[in-house]
This record gives sequence, C-alpha cells and structure tokens, in this order.
Amino acid sequence: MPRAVDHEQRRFEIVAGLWQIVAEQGIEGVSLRTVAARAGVSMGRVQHYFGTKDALVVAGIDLLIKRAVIEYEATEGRPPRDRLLHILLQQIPATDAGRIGVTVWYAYVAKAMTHAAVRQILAEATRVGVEECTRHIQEADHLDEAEARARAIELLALSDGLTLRVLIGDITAAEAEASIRSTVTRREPAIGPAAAYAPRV
Amino acid sequence: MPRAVDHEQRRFEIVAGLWQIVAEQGIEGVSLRTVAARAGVSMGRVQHYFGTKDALVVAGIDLLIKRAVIEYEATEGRPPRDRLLHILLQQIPATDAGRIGVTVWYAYVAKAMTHAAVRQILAEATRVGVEECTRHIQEADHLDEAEARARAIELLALSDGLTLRVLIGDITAAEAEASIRSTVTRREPAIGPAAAYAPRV
DNA sequence: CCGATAACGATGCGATCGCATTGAAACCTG
DNA sequence: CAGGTTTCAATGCGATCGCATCGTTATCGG
Repeated sequence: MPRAVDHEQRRFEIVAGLWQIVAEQGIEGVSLRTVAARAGVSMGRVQHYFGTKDALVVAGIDLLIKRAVIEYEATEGRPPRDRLLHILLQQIPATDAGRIGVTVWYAYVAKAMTHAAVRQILAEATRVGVEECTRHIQEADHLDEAEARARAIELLALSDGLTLRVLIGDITAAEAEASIRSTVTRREPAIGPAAAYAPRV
Repeated sequence: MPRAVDHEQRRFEIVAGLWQIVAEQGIEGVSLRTVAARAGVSMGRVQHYFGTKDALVVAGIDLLIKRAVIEYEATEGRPPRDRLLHILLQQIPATDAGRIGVTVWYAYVAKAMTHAAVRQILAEATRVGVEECTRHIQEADHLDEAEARARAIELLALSDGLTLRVLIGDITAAEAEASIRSTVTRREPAIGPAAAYAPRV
C-alpha cells in the first residue's frame, strides 16, 4: 500500500479554491489551472482527484449543499418555527463568508439552466427544502399538507427573491431578514378562493 | 457617404444570436465566433458592431431590458392593478420564448455578481421596477409610500423566487402565476410591529 | 528491505479564445 | 465619375484551455 492521505481533506481544499474562484469570477473563471493556483496545489493534483473539469464543477455544488444540510441538521430538536426560520434566513448574506457561499449558490443556479447534472442536484435540494419547511409549517400552524406546502413555496420564493436583491445591492441583509420574519410571523390565512376574494379590510 | 445599413437592425440580429447562445449554453458559451455563427454572420461583422466581447455581452442585457420596458410602457393607461400584475407576471416563463428570455435574464443576474457594469444595469432596472410597483400599489390600495414600497419589494421578490423555481422545474408556470395572483389579491395589512405581533386569527 | 502502488508534478498537444490587422467591396457626395 | 468613407470578410497571433501522458517520489505490506 502506498502513501496514505486524507482523501476528503484533499478534495475539500481544492473545492474551497473552486468556491473562491466562482465567487470572484463566476463559473466562467474556473479552469483546472486557476483553481489549482487558488487552492495552492498543482494542476496535476486537481486532475488526480477530480479527473475532469466538469466533475470538479459538479463536486463544487455537491459539497456546498452537503455543508448546508449538516448545518441544518444541527438544529434538530429545536421548535419548528426556529427550524423554519433557519432555512429561510440561512442564505441571506449577513456575513462575508455567507455572501461568498450564496454567490456561489446563485452561480450554480444559473449553471443549472444549461447543465443537467447540476440542475438535478439543485432540484433535489430544493425539493428537500420545501418538504422540511412544509413539515415545520404544519406543526407550527396546524395547517393541512396542501396549504402548508403552498405557504412553504411562497416563503422560500420570497427568501430567494430577497436574497437576490441583497446580492445586487438593492436592499440590505437586515431589511431582507426583517421582511422574512414579519411575513412568517404574520401567519396569514391559506390560499384559496375564499381568501382571494375576501373584501379589503 | 458610404453604404447605408440599418445599424439598429444589424445590432439586433447579432444580439438575438447572443441570446440564443446564452439560453442554450450560458454566458460561458459566448464567444465572438459562436455568436457570429448562431446569428448567421461573419465574426468580422460582430467585431465591427461591438468591438469587444465584453461590449457585446453588456449590449445583450441592455437590449433585453429595453424590450421589457417597451412592453411595459404599452400598458400605460390601464388600471394600476393590471400594470402591477404585468410587472409581476411578465417574467414567469409561460411560453417557450418567455422561457428563453428569462433564462437569459438569470444568466445575467449571475454575471452581475462579478461584473460591475452588468450589476449597475440590473440594479437600475430593478430600482425602476420597485418604483413602478410602489406607485401602482399606492394608487390601488391607498397605502403610504413606505408601506407600499415594502409590499412592492416583497411581491417582486416572490415573483423572482417563483420564477427561479419554474426554471428549475420545481413548480409549473401556472402554479407560480396562481400564487402571485392570490398574494396580490389578498391585500394583507402593512408590515410593522402591530401586524408582526398580531394574535393568530 | 523491497517491490507494488497510490499520489502526484511536469510537460506536451490540439483546439479555441479575444483581438488586431489588412484589404476589398459597396455606396454616397461632390 | 472620382474620391472618400463605411462596412465587413479574412487571416494571423499569442494566450489559454482541457486533457493525456510520463516519470518520480513516497509509503507500507510482505
């Protein structure tokens, strides 16, 4: 048996370099050479651990999601409303590190439009997100599954949209967070004809 | 004076090719050669009308926004609620052509993260969008400016988020449209401490 | 201690890139 | 019709790209 190295660790070092490049120059800036240089390793090493550029790029979104899932799972046991807010607020770029993470995330969202494998990974991640949110809303507000699901999608969409505006510089992270918190706390009635045509208060 | 050609028309033909490339392969797929080939013109022509690749890319988002603005201005005179819905629903990809347009739009949103000129153009466009929506909400619901503005940002963020989910394939365009229509019609009370801590109904 | 093997660093190759350059049509003005 | 100017096709260049290949080094079971 040959030299023993920590495979996970090596891969993470390289992907960390990838994330930095993506945050700074977008996925366009990714090449085997630029990532290797940013990670401080040789290009041969990158090739050794990922094979092709495409595999490297896919590994980038895979690891990003795995990290977010681990963070979320650490909230297990806390009240449903807290866990719901964790999901909704998690991506709002409050810190510099958070900004890098969510910038990378949206780079991959754009990539997903033209890359089937990335699209599949993202679709799966959002599916899980919707399900978890639905569960928490059901528990917290005692809605039925369909209502809770519609509400979950609305809240997640709101969070996505606000995040985009923070990234563009249209609003601040604090404003986005306030908007989400107030919308969650408002707990409006379920969507439906009755609510849709209710007289204005 | 030399040969007279329709400058606008020539530029549009090339940018139309650019949009197709961006929709199919992302901005990564854009090169002077690929765009020229897709537009059915020579690479020299592309160089002649845009000079550099960067100028071509910027022209792509510029024209995309100009077209959307023209469409919106055609709604002038209609009731505020209609015009508000036009802005909110405009980007939901209901048709194939609409899907291409909004795919291109989100490619540029990602590009904006790392490209100052694109970011500025997008920021200006969203600023105008927020202002128009605010105006329509004020007129329709008789809210004060701050409340209407907060509501406008919320609705636009919701629209953005739902659009992303349609693009990923998470929900259908019809579902997204229904969600937006019901949220607009709901006309919930303004955001604020009083509303935020109101007891559940 | 030794050979098998994983872990690379270095290098080369063909393709593609953005861009500059060049020169030839095409057209309007005088 | 002559001359000037715009339009644009063609080509060349240096840089960069992904990837394959090759050779070396380091390690550990036998």
